[in-house]
Amino acid sequence: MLPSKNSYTDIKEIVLARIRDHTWPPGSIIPGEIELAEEFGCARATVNRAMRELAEDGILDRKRKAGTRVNKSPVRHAKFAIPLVRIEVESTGAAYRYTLLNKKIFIAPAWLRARLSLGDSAEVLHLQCMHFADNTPFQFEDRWINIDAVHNIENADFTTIGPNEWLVNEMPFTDVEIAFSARVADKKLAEYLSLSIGEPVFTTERITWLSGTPITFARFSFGRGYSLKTRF
Amino acid sequence: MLPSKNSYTDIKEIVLARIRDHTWPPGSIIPGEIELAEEFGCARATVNRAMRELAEDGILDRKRKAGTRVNKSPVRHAKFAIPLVRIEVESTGAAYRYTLLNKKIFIAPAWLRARLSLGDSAEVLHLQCMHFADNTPFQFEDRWINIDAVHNIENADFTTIGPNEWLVNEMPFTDVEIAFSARVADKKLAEYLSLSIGEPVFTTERITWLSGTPITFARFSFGRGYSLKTRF
DNA sequence: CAGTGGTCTAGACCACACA
DNA sequence: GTGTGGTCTAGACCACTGC
Repeated sequence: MLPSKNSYTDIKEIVLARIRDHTWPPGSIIPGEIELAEEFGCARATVNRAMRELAEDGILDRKRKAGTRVNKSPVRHAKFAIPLVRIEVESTGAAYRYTLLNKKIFIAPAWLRARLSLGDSAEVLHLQCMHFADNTPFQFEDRWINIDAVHNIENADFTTIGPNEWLVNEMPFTDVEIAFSARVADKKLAEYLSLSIGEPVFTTERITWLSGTPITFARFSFGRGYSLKTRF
Repeated sequence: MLPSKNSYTDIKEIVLARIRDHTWPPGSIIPGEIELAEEFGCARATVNRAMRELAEDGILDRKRKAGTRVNKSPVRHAKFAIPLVRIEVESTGAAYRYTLLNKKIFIAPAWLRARLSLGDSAEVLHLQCMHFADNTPFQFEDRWINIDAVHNIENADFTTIGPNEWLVNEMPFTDVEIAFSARVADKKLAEYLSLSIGEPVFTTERITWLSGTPITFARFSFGRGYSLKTRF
């Protein structure tokens, strides 16, 4: 039994070290919680927390009855903070400014109905707006909101507060899908973001649901040179 | 005391509901763990786990002595899986193929020294390689490895196994910085990825350290139409 | 069915940060 | 100092799942 290695962080370190030095090679099964608790001289709950967190990080794969294995494909998980645009801009020290460009109710186009699994006659509120940092274009927001799912939407005017910020405060959600990609600036986008046509644009798309009901689809196009960073 | 709401997931749901209906508005302090444990009729450890996970998700902000507050800026954290390219390609059902294009040792150029905090005469191994999915270009990898930090690097030949995969298996690391952006395809990149010059390219850059020592800088440029997705 | 991880409890001590 | 969250323990029961 190892002495005085009883914190869950210590156990994580030991386990990681054993994986790195191939004591427990990728794909291999590692001892059960009771056995490890005895070896480390701690309670099973402590081992459990260490192993659970390593599993969350994608290092281990745990299954009841089958035991705990070292993950073969070392999938790392990167965590990105997705803040409000306003917060993001203000955190750089720049002044934030918001402008509503368009606001209109439509019957959802086919591509959107497909994306959100909407019915044929579903109505959506389409919004386009700009977010500026010190008066330089920071982000263009293209948003569709499923009107049936957000019933007091008619009372929101979106002239002073962006749809993202409004929705975050008014509308709960349970599921989010995010996609990152690189797209080309078309004529409109180039105009809005002060780019040349054909320039690359970092784009994120987001769909949110409330327990199965689609709420909104949004595409965010960022100005020149934007990059999304994280560290862990 | 609420009856039969004693699992940590139940508690998370209740807390989220109270935040959504503004029982506990953003920025407000919420009751301590002992009080909540009494209210929910469960142990403090159970409340603790619920609150800890909500704090990890960025919903709550916890401080010893100061208590637990509802986070003002609703920063959501998106978790992205960063798998090996090979796994990523194979998971789509395509056949994976790898090619080494260049391999040469240099004195680190100034921009790289700045990025990795290297000394003036630091040597780096520069590698360029391609990853294919069913013989269509999937990813171009441009990598610099700090030779001093990876001492058995001379024995690796990288003709059959990519540097990413080799490093993951041989070299532990403690810190990673990842950045996503959209870049323009220059002549070489267009050639490698079968693109036109000027096309947008989804790019990720990664720097890894082992307890303060820089290991490697890598830039990954993805083929047309690639997008990184996550759901939570 | 049986073994493994998943969770909960009641109690305890500790560490940090605010007064 | 003192109150809050952070962690650990010893024990218990449950739930999933592979055999």
